[in-house]
Amino acid sequence: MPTNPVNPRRVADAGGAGGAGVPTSADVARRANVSRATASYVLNGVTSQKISEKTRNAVRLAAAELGYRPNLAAQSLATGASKIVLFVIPYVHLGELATLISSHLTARTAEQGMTVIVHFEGPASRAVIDAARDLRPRLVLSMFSLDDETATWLRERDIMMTTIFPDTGLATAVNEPPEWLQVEYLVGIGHRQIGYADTCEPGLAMLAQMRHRGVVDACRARSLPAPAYEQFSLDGAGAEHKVRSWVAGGVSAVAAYNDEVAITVLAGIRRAGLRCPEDLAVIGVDEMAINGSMEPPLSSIEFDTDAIAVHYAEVFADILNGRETPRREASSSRFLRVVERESTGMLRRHPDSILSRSDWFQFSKEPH
Amino acid sequence: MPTNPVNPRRVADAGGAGGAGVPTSADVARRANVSRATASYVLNGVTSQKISEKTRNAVRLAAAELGYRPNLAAQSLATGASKIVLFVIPYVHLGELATLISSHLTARTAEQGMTVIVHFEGPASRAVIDAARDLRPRLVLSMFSLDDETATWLRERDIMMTTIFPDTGLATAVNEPPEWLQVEYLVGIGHRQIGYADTCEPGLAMLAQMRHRGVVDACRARSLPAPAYEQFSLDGAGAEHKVRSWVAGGVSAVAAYNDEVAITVLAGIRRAGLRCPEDLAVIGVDEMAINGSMEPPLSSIEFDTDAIAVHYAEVFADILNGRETPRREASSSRFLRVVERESTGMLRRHPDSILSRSDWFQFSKEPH
DNA sequence: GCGCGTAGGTTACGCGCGTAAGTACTAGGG
DNA sequence: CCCTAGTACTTACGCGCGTAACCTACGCGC
Repeated sequence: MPTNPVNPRRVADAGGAGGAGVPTSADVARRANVSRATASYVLNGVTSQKISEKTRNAVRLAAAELGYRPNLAAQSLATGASKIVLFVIPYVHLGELATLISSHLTARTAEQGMTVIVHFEGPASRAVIDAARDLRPRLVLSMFSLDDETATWLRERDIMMTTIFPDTGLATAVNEPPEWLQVEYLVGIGHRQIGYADTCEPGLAMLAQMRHRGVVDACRARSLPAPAYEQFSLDGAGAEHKVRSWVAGGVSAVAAYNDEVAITVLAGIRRAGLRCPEDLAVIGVDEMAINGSMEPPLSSIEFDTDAIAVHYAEVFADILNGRETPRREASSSRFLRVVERESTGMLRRHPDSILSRSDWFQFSKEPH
Repeated sequence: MPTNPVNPRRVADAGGAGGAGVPTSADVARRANVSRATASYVLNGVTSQKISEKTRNAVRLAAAELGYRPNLAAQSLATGASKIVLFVIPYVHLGELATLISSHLTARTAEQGMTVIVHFEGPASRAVIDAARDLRPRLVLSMFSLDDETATWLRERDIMMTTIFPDTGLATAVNEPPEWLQVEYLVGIGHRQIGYADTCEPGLAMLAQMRHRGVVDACRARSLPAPAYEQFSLDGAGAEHKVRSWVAGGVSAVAAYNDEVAITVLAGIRRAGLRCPEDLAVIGVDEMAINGSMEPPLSSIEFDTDAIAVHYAEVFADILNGRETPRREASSSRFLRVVERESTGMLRRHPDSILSRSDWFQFSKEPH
């Protein structure tokens, strides 16, 4: 074994019965009595190269016995594009959504042989290009659409892009968005005049606009009057007044951008001396853990982050295997769920409403 | 220029006035009219190799003009250990803390030439070893102490470890922990009998125990009676009863594990027909955005995540430069801040209390 | 007996980089 | 004039891997 004078990485391992460093494909090849090339072909499942089933098994066995894993850096260097998925998370207040998706995605893509690397954008810098240059991902997954410069840069280098909440088109997972489910649910329990409580965090403007548009569309689809619109700041300033004017205008239920905004609305209702849900029902999005401790307990839309992760893991696998990502059509029924609590009453139900379509959401007063 | 038949990475760039692919150190060397080795020595600031200042400048200029960045994979491959820091985030409910630290850390370490890669542990698997094997980080940063198997594996491979909330020792940033500040603050505004409201999420058990111990120690240090202890589940079950028994036992203020637990306590107070802060004051940890919308608005301890990131970026830089991480002593005064709201009254103050030490925290009814 | 396709491999090369070892050129002492 | 001792570079090699291109036996038709 020719030792490398420059890079004495392979630990001496004197006495250690453990691992003798990290095994390489050369180790696998040696153990299987084949050349490194053969081992490489087998390990990558290359079919253009003829290799007997016997040899293939020998290599696979050796790899398993050694616990071989390809060196990502070397792979990346050799092919020019690794098995890395770069997950870009913007510097905005997204609650636990991004975190949960990341966790599940890491676990699920590991099964597919891909590696997810999460890149958090900083408060000022949006160094996605730098990260992509460092890591050579095969694909970049982002929460929102990337800016033009980044998108162009990635496209020029044949790095694919996917977006969880695209600002256009329907080609991704969450294409029947949560606000739509909010409206359907509120209509289902008898509401006709709906308000939309928006966030006023600047970083969320794009997503918030989409949600608002979604509420407008959903109301139109149900032939309801257009939703009343208000922005709420999370410190609660002005909430009381906005709530009061809504109720005065006949609004009976509010779909909020997320649970935090919904909680602000609840505070406004309390301070206005009104009652929830009798005077104004409220439903949020995100299903925060404390929703059950609100006054009254807050209804919400929950994301099934593991199902989302599974979905994207499949998409990644398609890409990895060269299948041109067959637009696995994914209805959000798999990803969303209504969690019903007192803030929306749990009262009168229309039998012909969406509520009877049990495939769209399960009910549960207590999540889990 | 010898083209690579295997790996036609270098885009043809026909017509594009842009970048001609990603520049390599060879491009830099060519442009500076030196060999690649010379360029490499200059770019890495190697001093053992004599190179004239003139040449050094030429190389640096060329690198700047081309916007050169070393290929992380190649660097990792050549040296056996990259400039990567692996930040491990466990699958537990940590609020936004981990996310915020990650964002700032990404930005701050970029300034130091290191790359932070965030690894989210899955719900079942704790694949830190796999991630480390893939990425060959020079250092692993974790929220909590790593399990023995992982720690051993990393140690064997000379990968350093640092922990944000260590379960032992004081050698890291947040060594004067938030619970201590909670107690000092509550004592400062006149409380003597303190309760500790713990979480009951299993994944947080270790951190929660540390916090509890911290509260006990802080009370002892102030010669107060030992804190009363209760666990709260976030759905609010049983909160009312626990709060009542506290008040009956003379407890006048509660330090909660975090804001979510604190909110549960607030709900319990309301449902018990008691008043906050008159009957029971409450302070949390984390400074969630909605704290201002609680009933009453919730006091909290806020982490300065950017300061934490700056701290660790410095530690990383020390490691990168071979300085044996000189245990930069870091008092948490730099990392924590009390946010005071109605849930702790903002009433009577002892002039000799911690409150007068303005370097420890700033007051603000409204954050930002 | 010879060409020839094919199954089942192996050898050779480069990805971009760090770095040990070698080389050329200059200054200075004998 | 030669022999060191620097100085300022360059050449050569390998990290682990993917893969094109090249070998070698073997069966088969002519």
